[in-house]
Amino acid sequence: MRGRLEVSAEFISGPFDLAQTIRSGQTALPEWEQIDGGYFDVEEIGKSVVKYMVRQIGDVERPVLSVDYVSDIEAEGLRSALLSHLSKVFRFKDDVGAFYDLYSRAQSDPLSHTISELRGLRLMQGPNPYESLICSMASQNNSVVLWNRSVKTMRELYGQPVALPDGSAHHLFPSPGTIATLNEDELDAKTGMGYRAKYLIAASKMVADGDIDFRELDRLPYEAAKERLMEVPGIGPKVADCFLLYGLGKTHAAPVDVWIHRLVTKQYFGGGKVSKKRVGEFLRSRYGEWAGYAQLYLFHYARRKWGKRVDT
DNA sequence: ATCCAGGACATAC
DNA sequence: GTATGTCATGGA
Repeated sequence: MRGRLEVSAEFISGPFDLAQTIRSGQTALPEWEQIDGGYFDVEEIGKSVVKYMVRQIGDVERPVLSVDYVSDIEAEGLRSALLSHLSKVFRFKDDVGAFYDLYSRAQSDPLSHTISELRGLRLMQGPNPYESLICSMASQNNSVVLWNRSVKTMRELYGQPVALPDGSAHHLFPSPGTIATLNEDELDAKTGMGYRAKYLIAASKMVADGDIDFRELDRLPYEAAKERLMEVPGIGPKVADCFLLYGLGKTHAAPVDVWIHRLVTKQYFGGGKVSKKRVGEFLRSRYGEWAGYAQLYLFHYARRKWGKRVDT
């Protein structure tokens, strides 16, 4: 089954920059593959496996997305299911314009400088919470390039293979039960996960056994969900926040990594000593429901200004 | 070769 | 509560 659908500007709240968004290294899922001007992903949507290729044909201010898709089976209602899938993954309903209105005008707010440079950058939400958890854990003390590669290798080695009608072959993300049975040394040797391999296996066991329940975490308030996540070996405050933000879409979460810590210390606290914990609390209280967006913008601004580019 | 990468953990104080 | 060393791997 093949088709094309167009997501009109009316359906997307505020500016949208597809390329910048997909290539921004958010820890919900590895970066999508790029083919001639578009990006594609393969996911289980309902009962079918769907490969969908997304292109931006409108500009950043009036975004229009063109989506070509192929699915393995003829499924009723696939178009609407795909549309709601895209709406979740790209967070079409986030009123980014309102975020800009709130923080782009006051020059005194460091956020204003980031918005003019990163306009159209948006949060994504991973379609598969387990995958998002693995990605967040794999990113600790690792580079974007390396954790992306390791997770993709993990998918290709251990994920269920699927063949699409367009002749292409792909792998779904592996199940928790599959990863739970792996040997640490093997997982490390084959994916380069390093010491994180044992954490990934232990967490996968917890997911498979129901000791980590994504639906329950989603229901819990932010603080309680974060505390529970941090009981899992290998999950500290930063990874927990990454998962809550990019995996569950809790936009109050503001992951504090080395870049955010540096930038906030410098721009908001005049260079004085501030703990990472306080930086997180500061961002949440200052930006509230926009804390996740503030973090995303500050992070990319900091890396462009002081560090390596992630968009080259 | 040494340092770093979207940190977590144990241990020390 | 904060400070320090350690943890695998690959890239610069």
